[in-house]
Amino acid sequence: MEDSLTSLYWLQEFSILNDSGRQQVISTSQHQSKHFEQQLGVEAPASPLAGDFASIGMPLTPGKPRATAVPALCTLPSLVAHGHCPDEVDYKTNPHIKPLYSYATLICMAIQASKKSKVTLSCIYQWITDNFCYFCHADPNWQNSIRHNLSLNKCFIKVPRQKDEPGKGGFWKIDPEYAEHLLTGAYKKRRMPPVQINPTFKNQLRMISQPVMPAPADVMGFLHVDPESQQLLEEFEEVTGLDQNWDPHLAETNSSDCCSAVKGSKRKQPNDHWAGSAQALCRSSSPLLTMEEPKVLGSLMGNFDWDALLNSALNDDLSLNECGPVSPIPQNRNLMVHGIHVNSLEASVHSTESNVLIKTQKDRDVELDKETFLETEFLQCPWTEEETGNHPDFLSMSTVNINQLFDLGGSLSDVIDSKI
DNA sequence: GACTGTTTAGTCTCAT
DNA sequence: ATGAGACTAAACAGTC
Repeated sequence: MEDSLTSLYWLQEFSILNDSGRQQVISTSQHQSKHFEQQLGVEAPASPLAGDFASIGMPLTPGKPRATAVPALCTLPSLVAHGHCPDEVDYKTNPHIKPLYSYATLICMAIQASKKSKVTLSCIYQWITDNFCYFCHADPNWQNSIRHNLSLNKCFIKVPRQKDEPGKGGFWKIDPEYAEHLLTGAYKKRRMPPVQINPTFKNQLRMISQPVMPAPADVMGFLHVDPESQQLLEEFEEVTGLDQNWDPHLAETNSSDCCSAVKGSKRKQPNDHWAGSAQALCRSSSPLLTMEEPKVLGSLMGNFDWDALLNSALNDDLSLNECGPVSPIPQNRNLMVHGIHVNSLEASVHSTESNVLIKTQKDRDVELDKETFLETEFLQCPWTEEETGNHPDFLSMSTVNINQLFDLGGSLSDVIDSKI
């Protein structure tokens, strides 16, 4: 359990994405999120809903799961990779679907959402049951797993209750010191498997990229692909061998499992990797991605040095420049910053106002899947929020403000706008 | 007694 | 094949 933080892959989604395969989707959605809300009369999704933006790698603000299910991509037939997707699957109201988030992820979500730097075990329970209906009806043994995770996972530290504080048990928080271990390089993480994208989805992107949709098409703005993005998609396919990776047989044989209830099955079925991935795509919408989601999206987002990101997030005084060779970026690669496509050269912008620091390194020989990192306001909050009270709490927000989520400061925003 | 926290053991999946 | 990570289950002790 030395490096059990690997369960926190979901945080990766908040930060940098390097692959052009996603940039058009994300950048457009960011740009048009408000339009989307206006047209559909819904709020942007902030909860771990299934089959929404995250299904195609849409990074969302960390937020409390909400009951308002947004059809999002599932409104388009066969759009989501790996088969079909339910019209609406909502973790908050659907008691049959077990969240694919690891317990560690759930705990982190609960702590982050608490607006406090430390929370009690019961608060964690409460948040999980409040936001994941599955656990309301599930065997209470999941609480044992939560406790087990808290005790065993090094990224969680217990804060003993003061003597004069009434109540039972201590408090729990995420360990900022854990970042120190990440810097050592001993931290291991699982490699993301090759991405598999439904060719139907790819074709949809192609179709959407054509100017066949009138202005209201921007309601689904994240599906609008401009010519430049289309080219990037082509390049992406060349790199990933997208078509080769797609196995229609697997998709067909597992699509029926996409949204099947998992309640009652104590063990994952063997060879359910694909089904799990499909479930992740279909169900999960949170920015807090599951372990399965990166498997599907891995090639899209790349594997960057998550260690350094977390470390930088947990240590305000830690300069990313000091992180060593953790996030090399080929200079000719494009970056994703908060889901926004940024040229790598432009990405060298350092916005102190927004606490976003993007650093590129000149080492071109490193693996492409070790990309970059940055500090996010969200990641900086957990430890200081209680003291300062000035930082926005993304997790507690009931409504996603994608513009806020993607706020990179004026200078970078200008760059992004020009890109969009 | 219920809750909290720790520890151990076993299973499964996935990366190497 | 092997090790790591995640999960589940259980036992146990301490606290309220």
